Amino acid sequence: MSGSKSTSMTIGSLAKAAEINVETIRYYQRLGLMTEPKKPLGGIRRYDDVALARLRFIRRARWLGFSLEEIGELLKLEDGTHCDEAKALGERKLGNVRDKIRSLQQIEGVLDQLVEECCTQKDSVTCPLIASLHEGFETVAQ
Amino acid sequence: MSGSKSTSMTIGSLAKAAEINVETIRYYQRLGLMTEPKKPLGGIRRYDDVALARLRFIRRARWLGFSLEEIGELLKLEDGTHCDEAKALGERKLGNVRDKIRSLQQIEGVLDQLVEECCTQKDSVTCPLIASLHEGFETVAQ
DNA sequence: CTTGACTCCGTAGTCAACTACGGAGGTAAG
DNA sequence: CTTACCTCCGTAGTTGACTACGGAGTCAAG
Ligand SMILES: [Zn+2]
Ligand SMILES: [Zn+2]
Ligand SMILES: [Zn+2]
Ligand SMILES: [Zn+2]
Repeated sequence: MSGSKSTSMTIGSLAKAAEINVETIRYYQRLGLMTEPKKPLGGIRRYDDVALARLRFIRRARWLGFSLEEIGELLKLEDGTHCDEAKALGERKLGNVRDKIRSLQQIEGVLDQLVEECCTQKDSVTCPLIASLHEGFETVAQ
Repeated sequence: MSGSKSTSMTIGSLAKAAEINVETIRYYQRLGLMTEPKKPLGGIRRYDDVALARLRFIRRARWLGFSLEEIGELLKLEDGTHCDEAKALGERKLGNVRDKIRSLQQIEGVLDQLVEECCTQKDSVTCPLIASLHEGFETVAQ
């Protein structure tokens, strides 16, 4: 994982190195997230590990839940002179993520209880899980 | 939160009550997530608060990241005819939810650290948040 | 050289989840 | 009754993030 990739890759090997589809790279180029290296007349474009780093950056940011548009903003902040703006973006995302976690934990509690209660009364006509689904979610979903 | 909504709404007032677009309700009906009440000959359909509860559930579950298909499965638990299947489904969903929570908590940790580190070195040329987006992906996302 | 894999490029398709449109008919306030 | 707004219904458009296709050109092994 430490060997440096050749500093001159075709789009294909770049894609493989970044574990991203070739078409996706071209798509990012169209969006302006990646720059297209100049093409030698009647030749093939070559990519270096700066391009690879950028792709990995995008991949990681996507994983963190940033949209491609937001990633574009982040990449514009790369010069490091807009620390406050970068921080604001990060904080906004962090807020989103925490909201989602809280909600999921609520649901987890309800589902857990439902599964626990299910099939405890073998003879009853109605499944307790299903029965409590009706009120159970009511109490959770505001 | 205890006053009962009128038990007879038009699709428009239902939409307003659920804070969902009318077209979206009709879309859910097409997908089978909502049933269309019978239409009195040459009249207009009426909806009750069961429909409203269902819409609110869908809305919340959507916000939590469940797909409409998954929501369909959750809602099918309501038929109450297959206790074992209900339990299995509940357990599967619970697993999904826990996976999502774990994943989001990982993201939370990374984002939190990034935001924390950001702007700590006022003089440094590069913002640590941006810098760390450049590495470390593999260490967190397997 | 030839062959086969790869690149280039533009356009078009996919997928989920909506969202909009348009025209005919229903409904209720004044 | 009129008028404005609503419902109905089918179809079509949008968004975000890809993914595929097709035909011409390029490169590298044999
Ligand atoms: Zn600035
Ligand atoms: Zn049960
Ligand atoms: Zn069965
Ligand atoms: Zn910073």
